[in-house]
Amino acid sequence: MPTLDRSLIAGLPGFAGLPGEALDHILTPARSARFPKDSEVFSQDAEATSFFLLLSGHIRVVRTTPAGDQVIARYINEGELFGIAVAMGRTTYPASAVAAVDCVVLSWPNSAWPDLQSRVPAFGATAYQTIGARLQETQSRVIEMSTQQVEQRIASAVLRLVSQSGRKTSEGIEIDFPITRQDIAEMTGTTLHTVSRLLSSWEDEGIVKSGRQKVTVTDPHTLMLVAENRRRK
Amino acid sequence: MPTLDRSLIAGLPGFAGLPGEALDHILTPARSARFPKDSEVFSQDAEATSFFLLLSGHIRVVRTTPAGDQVIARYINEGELFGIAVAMGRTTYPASAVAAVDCVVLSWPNSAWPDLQSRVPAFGATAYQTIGARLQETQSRVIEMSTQQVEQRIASAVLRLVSQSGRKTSEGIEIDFPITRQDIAEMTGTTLHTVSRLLSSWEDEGIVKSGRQKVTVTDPHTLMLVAENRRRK
DNA sequence: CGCTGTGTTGAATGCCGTCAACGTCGGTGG
DNA sequence: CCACCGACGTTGACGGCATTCAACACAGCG
Repeated sequence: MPTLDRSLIAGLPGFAGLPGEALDHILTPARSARFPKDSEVFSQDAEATSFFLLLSGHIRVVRTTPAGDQVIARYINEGELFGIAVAMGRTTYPASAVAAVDCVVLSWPNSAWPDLQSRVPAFGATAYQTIGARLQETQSRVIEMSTQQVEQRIASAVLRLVSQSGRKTSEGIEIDFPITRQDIAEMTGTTLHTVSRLLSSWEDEGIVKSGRQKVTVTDPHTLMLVAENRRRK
Repeated sequence: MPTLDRSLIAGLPGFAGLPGEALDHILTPARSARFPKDSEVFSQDAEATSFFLLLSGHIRVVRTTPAGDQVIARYINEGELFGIAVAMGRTTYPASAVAAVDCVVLSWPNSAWPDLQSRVPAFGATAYQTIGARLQETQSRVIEMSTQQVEQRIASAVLRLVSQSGRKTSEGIEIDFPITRQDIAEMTGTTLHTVSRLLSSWEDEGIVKSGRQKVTVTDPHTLMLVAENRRRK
């Protein structure tokens, strides 16, 4: 018997519809752990020993260059796999994972991967689809950076964040974890100064409301026009 | 018996060491085809019906935006899998693949994938590793575009091309397929004008020699310094 | 021999990064 | 409670890099 309950994962997109035994197979080698805000789940270039599933919270995946520049590769949302180096045939983690808020995480030792993959093919399929989807997203980001101006890229990034991690409030849709201007800059390949200027001007136009580590989109439609560069100035 | 000979793939990195029967399993559902220069192997957004292995030639993978901008996602080299949408759980091709020179390609119908994957796990593993490696490369490209200037990005791109597809000549190492300034611009997110200017100035400094659809690196070491922004001006 | 694709180069514009200074919030410790 | 301090945010001024616009050169091909 696994020490964890099926209900932890039974409702997740990748696991819905699996028989109870399969869920138990999956959970038996798993452990759960809590990561307080700003703690590292794993570290760039460290030997990959485990892979993970985010049960609750938000995680920031960050790559640091030899020169010390940081780039945010993505945010992980609840229910997503991450740190699946083993599924890519890698032995080290290509980035660091930092808890953006207090998080609860399931982890499996890499040694459990081959057995899991053969006994529960749906699990492997989920992992590979995750990687495939991330390749797509990353390609899209390259295209954005190649073809769009900073304002459009920032608008797209903010829209992506609210659509993936938005929480409805009385004023609009708010990104439901703390995020700084610097964070947004590291997602879009620009500087915190430019992000600050643009958020300020959007606020003047009534498109967003933003405060300390907080962004709320009040007019998603217009922001979408900004992202597509279709807004009359 | 497959209609194709084992020797076609026996020497490739992903297949070396596989027993002959496995190679036959792999080759039985495969077909080979020739694609003349500038022809499309598959088309962006088309329904994915097959996946491919490049036996000889060079293939350019291109994504086009709704606005009509083109970005070169990557070049495929001999021996690499491509168009493996099926392994990512996709039903359409996310980009187009165009023969940069006359090419010979193996193709499998997607319907052969599940059987192949279970009967020859090493084949599946190769595909997944390919996807993983491309995710890494694409991430690196995002980081380059976020943190480096155009000159460094172009230098990196040229170095990558010569290292992956270089042919030694009396003058240096030449990219062994036709490539235009426009192509390099679409790889690096810049304009053909900027690429032309930089190649000209590098030629003045004796780092490269370039002509019509041709680039030869004569001083890889200095070009590497340029890529790292370590060159004294 | 003209046409199309490719490449080169000059000049001007402008986006956005850089530098700088200041403001504000929230936590911490005396 | 209040003073302090570090993290976060804002805004102005300036300048440089790369795009944009333009014109021309050259090669290959029908």
